[in-house]
Amino acid sequence: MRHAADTFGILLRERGVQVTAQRVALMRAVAEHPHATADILADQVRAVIGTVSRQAVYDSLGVLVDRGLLRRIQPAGSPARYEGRVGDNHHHLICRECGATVDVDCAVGAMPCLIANDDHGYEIDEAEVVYWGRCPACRSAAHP
Amino acid sequence: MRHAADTFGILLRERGVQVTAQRVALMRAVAEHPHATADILADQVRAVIGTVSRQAVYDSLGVLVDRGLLRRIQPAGSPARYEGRVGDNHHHLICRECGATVDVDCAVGAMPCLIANDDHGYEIDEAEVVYWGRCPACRSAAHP
DNA sequence: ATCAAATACTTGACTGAGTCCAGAATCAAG
DNA sequence: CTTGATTCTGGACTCAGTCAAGTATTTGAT
Repeated sequence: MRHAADTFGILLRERGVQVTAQRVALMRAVAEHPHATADILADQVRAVIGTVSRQAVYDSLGVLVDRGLLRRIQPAGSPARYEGRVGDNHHHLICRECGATVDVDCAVGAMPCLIANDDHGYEIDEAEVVYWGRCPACRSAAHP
Repeated sequence: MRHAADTFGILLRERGVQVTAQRVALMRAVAEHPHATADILADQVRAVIGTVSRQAVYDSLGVLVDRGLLRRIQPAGSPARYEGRVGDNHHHLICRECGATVDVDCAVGAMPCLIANDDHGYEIDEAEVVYWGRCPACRSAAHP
């Protein structure tokens, strides 16, 4: 997967983010494990480049999110999760039991995809939608 | 406010929740401070009945949420907040800068008020919507 | 009204997720 | 290859919340 690694390097440079082994490995880890937590990603990165501090992982995730290369989602009752699919304002469908998360396309796509019927004077820039339910696995496990 | 206190007692009993001074005080605190955090509520309760352990606050909030007397909301980057308005699946509008939270009526009203266009086999029971933006105060503070 | 059983509360230690800090290492331009 | 900026490391720390064991309160049956 040499090619993919290069691609990430270019992506980073484009956004003015310094290119380091950790960051490239992180980008790759996110691409391979969408909706993973910082811990899981740290493990993935360690599997590839040996050792990374937790701090470096948080720092890099922070930078990458800031520069719009990653998106952070923070569902209730779960640590933050990260995904590489940015810029299309899609939503998420999360299993109440096991936390399994899948993407759901937004019919609108553009950034506040829903209009509040009373904005209370706020300047709204995003409508975040989370669908809660039970995934197929948990449903069948529930009534055997 | 003797009357309100009685009302809360009756409410609790109706839902099969044991009536204690702490719980009544908690219900009242939530009614008076919608969208408050557990800490703020604990302080409110202490101001009324002297002393409460943090644990009691968390326990009671948990029970009250379970029995449908309160609703817990967990916005990204903030501790959990509680409100007494339950059963109508309204949404929230939160200030990115100061966290100020206001209720927004759900345009549709019914419980999963938005239908995902692909449910991935999930059994969806709720569509949670959070509008993110800047409140009037933070807007005017930003460009003086 | 009383008493036992069920339920709730207190205290204090503990966990998980994330942040802060200061010094060491690494990077990208000149 | 040097330099100044950026990033990484390790360790201490914070914040929000949970666990566990013992004590107190509420409740429902007498």
